[in-house]
Amino acid sequence: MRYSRFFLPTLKEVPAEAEIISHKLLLRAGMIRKLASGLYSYLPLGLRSLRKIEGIIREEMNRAGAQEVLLPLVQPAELWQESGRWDRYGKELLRLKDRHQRAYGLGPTHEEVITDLIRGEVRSYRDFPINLYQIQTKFRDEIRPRFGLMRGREFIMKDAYSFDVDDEALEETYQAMYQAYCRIFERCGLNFRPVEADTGSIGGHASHEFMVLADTGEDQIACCTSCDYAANVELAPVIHPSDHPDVRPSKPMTKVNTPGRRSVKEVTEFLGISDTCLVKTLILLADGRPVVALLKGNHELNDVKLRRFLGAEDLELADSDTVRRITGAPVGFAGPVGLSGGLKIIADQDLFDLKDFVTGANEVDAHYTGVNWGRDVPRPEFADIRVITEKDPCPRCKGKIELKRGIEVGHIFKLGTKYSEAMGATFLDANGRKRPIVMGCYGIGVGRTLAAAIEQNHDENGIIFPAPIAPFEVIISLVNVTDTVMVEAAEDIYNGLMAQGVETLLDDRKERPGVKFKDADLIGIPLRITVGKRLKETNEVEIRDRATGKTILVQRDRAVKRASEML
RNA sequence: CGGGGCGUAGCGCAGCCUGGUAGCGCAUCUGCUUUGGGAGCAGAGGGCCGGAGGUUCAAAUCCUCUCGCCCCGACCA
Repeated sequence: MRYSRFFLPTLKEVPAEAEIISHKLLLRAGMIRKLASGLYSYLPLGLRSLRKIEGIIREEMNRAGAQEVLLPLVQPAELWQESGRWDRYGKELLRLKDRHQRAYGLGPTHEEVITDLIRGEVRSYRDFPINLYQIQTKFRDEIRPRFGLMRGREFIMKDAYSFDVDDEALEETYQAMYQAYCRIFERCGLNFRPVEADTGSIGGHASHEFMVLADTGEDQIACCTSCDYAANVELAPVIHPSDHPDVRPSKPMTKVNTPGRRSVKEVTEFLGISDTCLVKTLILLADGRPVVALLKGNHELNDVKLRRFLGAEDLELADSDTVRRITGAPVGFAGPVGLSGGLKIIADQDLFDLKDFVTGANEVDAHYTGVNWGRDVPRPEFADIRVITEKDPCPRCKGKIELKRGIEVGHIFKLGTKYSEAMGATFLDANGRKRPIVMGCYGIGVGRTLAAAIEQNHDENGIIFPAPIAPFEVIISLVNVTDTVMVEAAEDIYNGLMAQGVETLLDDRKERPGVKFKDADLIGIPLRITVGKRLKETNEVEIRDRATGKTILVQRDRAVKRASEML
């Protein structure tokens, strides 16, 4: 490709809308442009990279025994009503009506469609396993799209769905996909980690996320430094020490005046106590019903754990009116003492051994000190409902836990029979008995993978593409387009590389060398061949490695060979 | 949806408080010079100051409403 004819609008300045590095560089490198919030156009350079990633995904999916299909984006509401998700999926599902007033959803995911397809075609246990995937534009009406390709509303996703006869067979498929995912992200040049994960609204009973490690990641993961345990913090269990300290009360319960002190920090500083002696009281709504969660002042509520414990679909912090109605006090002074008996109260397990603690008094500007279970407050239900910290031991080996941030580029689930049962997708087993198909599903965010790769591979000059996903493998910087000797040499090398199947961009623009070098660095092509003054002096050209900056000089005739070897 | 911020030339911004000729840098176009890390000089073009309403002799500037975008929270690839 000749740069002079290639649609590649690079930006010298950073667009104000971009916050994180991948978003800035995707815009500056002329790979994407925004149409509206969460909606992006892929320009030729960006699309080339996306196609590379898709190519890797296709190879690995096919190798793992999956077959490519392409399913409709527009999906009839009836299918979603069958699975029950028409009501439960929420506003991320964009709903629309056709001219006959029939309701549809714009596919955010395709469990319903694929299950419908399979139930119509498959009858016998002999037909399994089946594993189908597609690479397609999804639409999710995200509450808050952000960070460019990281969280768009319209985005390209690879989604695969597997169908097996039983859990054992699913386990085998699941492992094959797990391995395929590892290979895909390795081949994309990513530093990633598979972690145990929550199943969220997709449902099912086991799941792993593939996290690209990056400070800008939206997820937090807990990794053990000793064993290979790694999990999304949403899931990571906290091990409660099993020793039994003295929990007999040593202080009387006393009401103290705490004018205007609402937050943990304000109250503990005012009373001169540690935040580990304070019990904070959160009022939440679980599927609309109020519940109370109690935690140590230094701990954070893990809403996924609490939601699971309660078996609730939906969990949110209560609004201030609800808090006032339940506690009789404004936000900041809630406590378990004297709350009405009917209210569900769950305390974090770490509070089990706590004595003589401090809590809100359910009245303005007042807290209790010396509060004790049994004597002052009925013992509530205890459960692990907090977020793991780096002070907690590894739940598997008791080793040290490190918290890291990650970008979720892939997510695999064992769905089990959730969809097949709801939608009547069954087969006849060897004994002629009707059984529900056992399913799995497996997603990769293609655009997000590209963004994640840039988050991990860049410097102050721009992107440093891992070669397998680079939009071009080589860029030839022709320093002076008016010098016929240089032009001829550059053309020769260009034709030579193209003949070898090396994807090459020939920078034949009438620009000064500095501009060409800056653009070459910005768009991150792994190898740059500079055809310039050395050609005139010693008949040499330079080959420069974008990642290391290392430059070698080679004779003009050997440039094609050397460059091919270096890729 | 709640909280915060921003809409002025293709991009980055100033001007707004204190109303009175719409400005700067980059980019674009023309000419000359330059040609190994985002050139120099000279000239040119480009704006319903997000939109609607209001106040005023006069609005980018003040007021009201609205739309869009970005950031923080709940969602997820």
